[in-house]
Amino acid sequence: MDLGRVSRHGEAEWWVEPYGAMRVPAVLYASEPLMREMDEKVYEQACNVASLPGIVKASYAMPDAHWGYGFPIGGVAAFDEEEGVISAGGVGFDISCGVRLLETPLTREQVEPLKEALADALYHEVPVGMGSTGRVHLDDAQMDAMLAGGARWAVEQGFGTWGDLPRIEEGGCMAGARPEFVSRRARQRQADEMGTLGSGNHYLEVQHVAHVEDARLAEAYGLREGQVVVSIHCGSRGLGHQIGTEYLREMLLEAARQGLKLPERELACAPIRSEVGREYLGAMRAGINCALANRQIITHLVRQVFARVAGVSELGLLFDVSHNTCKREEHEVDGKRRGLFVHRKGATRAFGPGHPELPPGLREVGQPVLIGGSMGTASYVLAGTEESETRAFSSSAHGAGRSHSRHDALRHWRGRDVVESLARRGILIRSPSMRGVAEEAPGAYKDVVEVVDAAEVAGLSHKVARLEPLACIKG
DNA sequence: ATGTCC
Repeated sequence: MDLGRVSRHGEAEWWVEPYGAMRVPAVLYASEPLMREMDEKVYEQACNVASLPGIVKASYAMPDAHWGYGFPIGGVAAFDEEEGVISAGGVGFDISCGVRLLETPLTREQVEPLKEALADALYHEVPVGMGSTGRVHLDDAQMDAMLAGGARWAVEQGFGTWGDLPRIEEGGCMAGARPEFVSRRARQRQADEMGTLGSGNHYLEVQHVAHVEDARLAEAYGLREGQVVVSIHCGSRGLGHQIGTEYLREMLLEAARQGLKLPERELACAPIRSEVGREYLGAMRAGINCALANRQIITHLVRQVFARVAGVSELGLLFDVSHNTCKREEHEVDGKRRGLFVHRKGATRAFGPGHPELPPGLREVGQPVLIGGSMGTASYVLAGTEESETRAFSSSAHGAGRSHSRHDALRHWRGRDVVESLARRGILIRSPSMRGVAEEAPGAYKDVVEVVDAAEVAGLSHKVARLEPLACIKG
């Protein structure tokens, strides 16, 4: 990106003052090297978002931002609940794609001899890859219950424990879901896909805590150096995608009816108070519950594998964050509390200490912010801080962020080579798709350390621990 | 992200 187009407002904060149709500034959080590398498309898309009706304060991009559909991935935008809009492209197609972190009582030394067996068993038990189906099959009534209940429904069905629920955003159940606005086709696509990982950047990874960055917070989170943890990254599979596709079309029609001027059709949106807006909100919330239930079922499968292979089943849930959402939240804007609909697309909510929505045990210290690295590289646990509330409506980065397109990655890397080079470093990869592995080559992503450092310097969240991979099940 | 174009 040409830094001549932005003005610097801090070590890791860059502004585009409103011009043309922009109603508010665009604010990009990144270090100077990340800014130089960042796609010009992020600049354009963040500015486009800034022109949408009812946007409040600014259109934001996180340090891992890259080119997305309409909104950048790594984009945050909040809209006034009376005059604002909601956008399917602003949430993303994989509704509530997210990450959860499970903590085992095992050390790296204990797991090393079991690594192959764990990788094989996880790969066998957790369905992965495009179009994969699982052992859970839902009829229409069960689908309604799942879409309304989320992870709470999954626990009722015997997946995981009641103690998991407070460690999930929304207590594991997104309120206001309206299953009746989820189409027959979306339901059909999901009927056999519960408890499956999917493909693309989704993964299930066995990791160890390589370094504690903040001893007090690590202790509060139950993390210690050498400990083995498990990360689960997946979303709402076919259902979320179908909801996104259908409502995008509806929003194009609605925007035309309302006479909204869109910078491009990918920014299709509808007034939050319109019928289409309310229906999407209900369907999207049902999509959130689908993703929460999905991660809850996979958690159960992971615990079963660990019980069988390693003799331990007490894998506590640190936290579950969603990356692709639009949520009604109250934030202070110019000294006033306002109800806002906050779109986070490839961005993590990062509530600081004292936030009433955090459960006991986390409320005192701030919310865990889980940042998944690329395959074979580090992941990070960070924490929301008091400062986070003053940055992008309490948001942070969500991952390393792509630096090369999938197409580009296929020309640069071969899946088999990637698997072999990681194996030489002791990192096991299990995947049905060598093409997928090539697309996900570590080199196709930004350096997660740079992203996390930028998040810290920008005041988005605070580093707690670095995780390094041992084995990765890749979709 | 996605039954990788109903």
